Amino acid sequence: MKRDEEASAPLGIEDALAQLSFLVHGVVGKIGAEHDLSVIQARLLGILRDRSPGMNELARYLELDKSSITGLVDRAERRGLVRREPSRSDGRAVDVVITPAGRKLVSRLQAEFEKKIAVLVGVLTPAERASLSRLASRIVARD
Amino acid sequence: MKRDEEASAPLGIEDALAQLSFLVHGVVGKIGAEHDLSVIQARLLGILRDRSPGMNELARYLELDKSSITGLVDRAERRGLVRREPSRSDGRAVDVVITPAGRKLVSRLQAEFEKKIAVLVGVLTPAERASLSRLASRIVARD
DNA sequence: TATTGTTATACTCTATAACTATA
DNA sequence: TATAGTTATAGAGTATAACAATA
Repeated sequence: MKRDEEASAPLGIEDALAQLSFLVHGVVGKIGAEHDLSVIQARLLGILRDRSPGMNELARYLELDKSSITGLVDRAERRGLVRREPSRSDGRAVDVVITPAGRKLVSRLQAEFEKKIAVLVGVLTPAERASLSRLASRIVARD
Repeated sequence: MKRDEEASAPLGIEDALAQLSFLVHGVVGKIGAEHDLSVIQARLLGILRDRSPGMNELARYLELDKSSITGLVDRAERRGLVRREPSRSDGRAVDVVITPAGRKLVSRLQAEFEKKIAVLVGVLTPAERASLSRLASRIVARD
């Protein structure tokens, strides 16, 4: 949450992670914005890349109320990025499916994200990048 | 942006950083929510902890339009967390100053954040935590 | 003229509560 | 009764454009 002392005193791990988190989040936000997508819309597409969940399941993935998902999917659907398909096993439910246009867009976002992250971690040596990758993976794995 | 393969294949550095970023961002969000604060409001207080910037400067820190800052500060001011002070050097400008109540709240948030992050990085050894901290610091330092 | 900040407006995101339809 | 999803409503967060006041 601080912003000075970059080069001076080493950051505590909380500050280091907080700043890194906002930085990466900002990258997602900027890339999304270039395609008129919010972070949450980008995350939605990212999830639908390899899944076709129902609204409720989507709410659990995104940790949002299901009523929020309605609008989220509405707006994505209006743009032709996803579509609702009636579930065949449950008459109440729908499956949310990514469209070809949605898939194309999310691939593009992914590629741009990788490129920007590559620049950011370019200050590290390959060994350091591998190390960072492993450490970060271990932290998220316990979730 | 993926979510499976945690234990299986090692994550690419982009996925590892993306997941870590959302995780940390989520921690800030949850702690904030416990105090009826959004992430952006928490960040605002964090910035004001050691600064009393004008609206424009605040817009640069938060990378938002200045018109968005007006509402942000309005809501924080309504809750007694910050206050506007007319600048003495520039008749058009105001300084945004954190109040004692705001300072108290942000200290609490910081403490809770540190505690939760400590739990998250508890899967690492002290040496690994130091390593992660240094690597993350170097990435954010170049910003 | 340029800059600081606010206002008006419109849209996205979000939660809560009440509802419909199916299980 | 319980679950899947939507609707109505209200409020926060955001940007754009137009504005006021000061530099």
